[in-house]
Amino acid sequence: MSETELVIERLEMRGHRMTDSRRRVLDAVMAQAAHFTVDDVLHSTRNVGRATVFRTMKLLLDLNIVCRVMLDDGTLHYRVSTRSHHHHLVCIDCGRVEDFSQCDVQSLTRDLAQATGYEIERHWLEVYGRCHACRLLKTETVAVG
Amino acid sequence: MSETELVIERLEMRGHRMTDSRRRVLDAVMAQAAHFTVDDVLHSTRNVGRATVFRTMKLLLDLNIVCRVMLDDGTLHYRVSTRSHHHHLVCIDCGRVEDFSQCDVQSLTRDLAQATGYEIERHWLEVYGRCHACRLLKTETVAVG
DNA sequence: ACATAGGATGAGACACGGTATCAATCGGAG
DNA sequence: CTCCGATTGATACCGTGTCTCATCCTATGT
Repeated sequence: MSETELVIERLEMRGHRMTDSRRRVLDAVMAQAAHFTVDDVLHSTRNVGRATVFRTMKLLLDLNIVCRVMLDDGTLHYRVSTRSHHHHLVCIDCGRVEDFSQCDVQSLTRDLAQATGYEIERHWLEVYGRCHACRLLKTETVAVG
Repeated sequence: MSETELVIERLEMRGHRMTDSRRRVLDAVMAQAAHFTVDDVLHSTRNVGRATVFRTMKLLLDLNIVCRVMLDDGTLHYRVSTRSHHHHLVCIDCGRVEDFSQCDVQSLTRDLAQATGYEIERHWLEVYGRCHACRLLKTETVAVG
């Protein structure tokens, strides 16, 4: 059973209907290499309306089949992801994204709750840096130039 | 010397000119109570173009005189802030925002760097919860209803 | 197999936050 | 006071996303 079919099952369990357009969007999303925009999906689907692509992306977000990554420049991109709670480590040079879920924010939130009287529900963390490959490239350039 | 004048000094030190429009935007920003949108500033300034307000906000962001808060609904708001590196604790009921800078993300980023080979530059963390007042309100409502 | 209810679609208008353009204007250094 | 370059405001434009609405299609019950 393909990834797409698994997703279709989950959608059906939620009472959503399976249509040609939805299937096409799903296929396009699953075929995306790294992170992508709705526009990328639009360009790789034929005969699917813009609104439908947006609607389907929203569904996929709700089902945690897809998540949003905030890139260095502040733009939001999408990304296929199965894990529910996780964060992103984004390379500010090549745009590559790693997921990670070990977040010691737990202790931080505990302290925060105590200090502020807030009941903490969730958090959103994005980390920016330079991946190994880009670091190598950079030092090379510096050495040569 | 007022807050606004201090900001003006910082702008001048950076080589920016002081114009009537800028002063009006600055005054409006400094007069904002909590977090606000560019539209809020627009409505509380007279005879200042939309583009100029956006341009000035960008300047203030660069100077860390203002920061951006992502609210629960995903919209970005602005907020006057003097501290440079800090995070936000946002109440999902009343929208109130607390700043905090104790972030033990340091140890997390160290671990991450080691595990992934990334050179980590910065991070962005927003925490969501319910403030003390809103928690009280909620339990009251539950008790009564 | 067929009818049917209501979910889903697509085209296009709209909303919203922000940027680009460009002629006109203004600030401030000399 | 002059002059250059920074700044302005009007406006067009862009990207991302939502709303509307007539039409279509899916799944379900018979």
